[in-house]
Amino acid sequence: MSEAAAAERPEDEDGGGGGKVTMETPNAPVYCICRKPDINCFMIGCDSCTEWFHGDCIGVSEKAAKAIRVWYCPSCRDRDPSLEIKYRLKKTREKEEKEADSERDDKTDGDGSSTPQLRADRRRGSQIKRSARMCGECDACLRTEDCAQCDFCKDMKKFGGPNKIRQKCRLRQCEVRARKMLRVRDEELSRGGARGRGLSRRGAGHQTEEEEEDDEEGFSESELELYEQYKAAGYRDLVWHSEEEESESLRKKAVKVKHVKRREKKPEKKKSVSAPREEARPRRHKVKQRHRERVRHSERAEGGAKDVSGALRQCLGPGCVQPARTNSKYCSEDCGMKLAANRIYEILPQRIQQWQQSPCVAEEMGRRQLERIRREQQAARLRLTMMEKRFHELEGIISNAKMQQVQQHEEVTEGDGDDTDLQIFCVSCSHPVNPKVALRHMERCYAKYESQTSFGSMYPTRIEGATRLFCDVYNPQSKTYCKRLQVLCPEHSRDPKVPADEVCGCPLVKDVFEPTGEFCRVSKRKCNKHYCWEKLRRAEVDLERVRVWYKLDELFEQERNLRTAMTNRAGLLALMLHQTIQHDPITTDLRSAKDR
DNA sequence: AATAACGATACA
DNA sequence: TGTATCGTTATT
Repeated sequence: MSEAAAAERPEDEDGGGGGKVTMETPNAPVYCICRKPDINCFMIGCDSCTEWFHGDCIGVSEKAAKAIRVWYCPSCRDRDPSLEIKYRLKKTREKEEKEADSERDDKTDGDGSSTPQLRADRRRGSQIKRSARMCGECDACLRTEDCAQCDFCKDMKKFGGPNKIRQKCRLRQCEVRARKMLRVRDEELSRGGARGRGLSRRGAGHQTEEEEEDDEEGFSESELELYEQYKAAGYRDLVWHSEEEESESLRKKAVKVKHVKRREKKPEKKKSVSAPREEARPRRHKVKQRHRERVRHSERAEGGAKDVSGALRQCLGPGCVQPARTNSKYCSEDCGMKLAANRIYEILPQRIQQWQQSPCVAEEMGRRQLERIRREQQAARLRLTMMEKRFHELEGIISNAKMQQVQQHEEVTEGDGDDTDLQIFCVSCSHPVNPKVALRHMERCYAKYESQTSFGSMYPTRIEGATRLFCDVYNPQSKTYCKRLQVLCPEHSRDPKVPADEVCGCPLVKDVFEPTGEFCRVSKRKCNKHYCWEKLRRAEVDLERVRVWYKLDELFEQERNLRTAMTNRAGLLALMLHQTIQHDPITTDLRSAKDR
């Protein structure tokens, strides 16, 4: 029997069976004893003449019809009294009859003889029903198979979709009653070889059934083929590929979970219609959903081996049929590793190929940087050796100078020449001092203040092959090592006491820079002109040495970073995580011409 | 207005 | 209990 569902279409209130003169679809076929079109009310079909009847016209309510298995219209029964209306048996019957009774009471349609009836539409296959959205007669309604290609099909679970749209296959959307937007879309027709004629015309505007000349086949050849393939192979093989297998199954699961969740919510919702939860709903719909999705995801990822329905989850290892361990997607470490390995085997070659398709700009830049760093390192090393040489030279000069003899007269003549009325102020203590002793004073004054502060680091200096650079005296209180130049640290090294007979020994120069080969031969204690000259000259050299070491250190770090970057580039992890996309260089290179 | 999403429900 | 697909609502 083909039972016709009731159709209280919201947009047409006229649900009554009789007296419905309808303006819609003027060319629509007419049915029933009333010879009026189908107006979306409940209809029932005769299993003999196959004609359709309005439930109201022949006094069969929709609910009552449920109990009927075979139904014949009054005229057929008149013609052939042997035709007998048959009812369903079993438990449903009782219930349904009760319902039918109550409905009869409601409708004051007391005629119990016109029991509900149904019919099988033999011409068309008995499954085709009429409903609010199905005329039951058009090609689309007659179609029983999904095309597997339209967006609605792709949304379906059986085609691996997320089941979000939940609409009938576009090719099965009734050409008359389904909402237009759900029917086949024009663009899709012109694409992919789907037949364009009837459908694109249909899209053009208002349609009547007349307009739908029967077009032999709703599917294109390719569609049919695909569908056959799908049926033969089992859609799994057709749609899924090994790499997607996992995500695919997860997607399926997601749907499952969703259903369960909904079901959980249902009773609660029914009980408290105006629960406060409901009020916050509108605007945040999407956000909430996203959130839920995330939660779902994490449930899947971290949750136990059972899915929400309580079933054991299958291990995702390749070919493995064991249940997964709790808190894992796999039954064993081995399966996880196998899947991971498979993934690598599958993805990596492709990524490598992608990678090799274009030259690596970063690599090129890195190489250039590295060259630059090498050059600078070389220069720094050269400078360092030079400074070491200077260092030794200086030590040589100093020891040489020590051997000079003190010359009494020079000391006297020099010391007397200065006038005494001139005064300068100490830079540290700002006391006025005699220029003769100013240098000595300022040096000592500075040392006094300087030694009051510490200048340390947590770590001792470790420079191989370098002598006498940093003071490096450990301060147990602050647990630091002094980082002043050793020769300049008044805090930790006192100027040695000068013996009475020591000569100044400062190399004398002409025009500031030109060494004369002569040495100052004044007694060291009394020479005000070259006070602490060794210290200052040593400091000069040492400071430069330190600078070069710093420079080398910096360059070394740069090199290390660069090398790390270069080694990691296009490594396994990087290739698995990222991919190189070849953009059109003309349209996508946003750098200005000069930057290129 | 079209589209996407989804609760809801009939039915298997 | 799951599937198909409807009508409604949110979003674009």
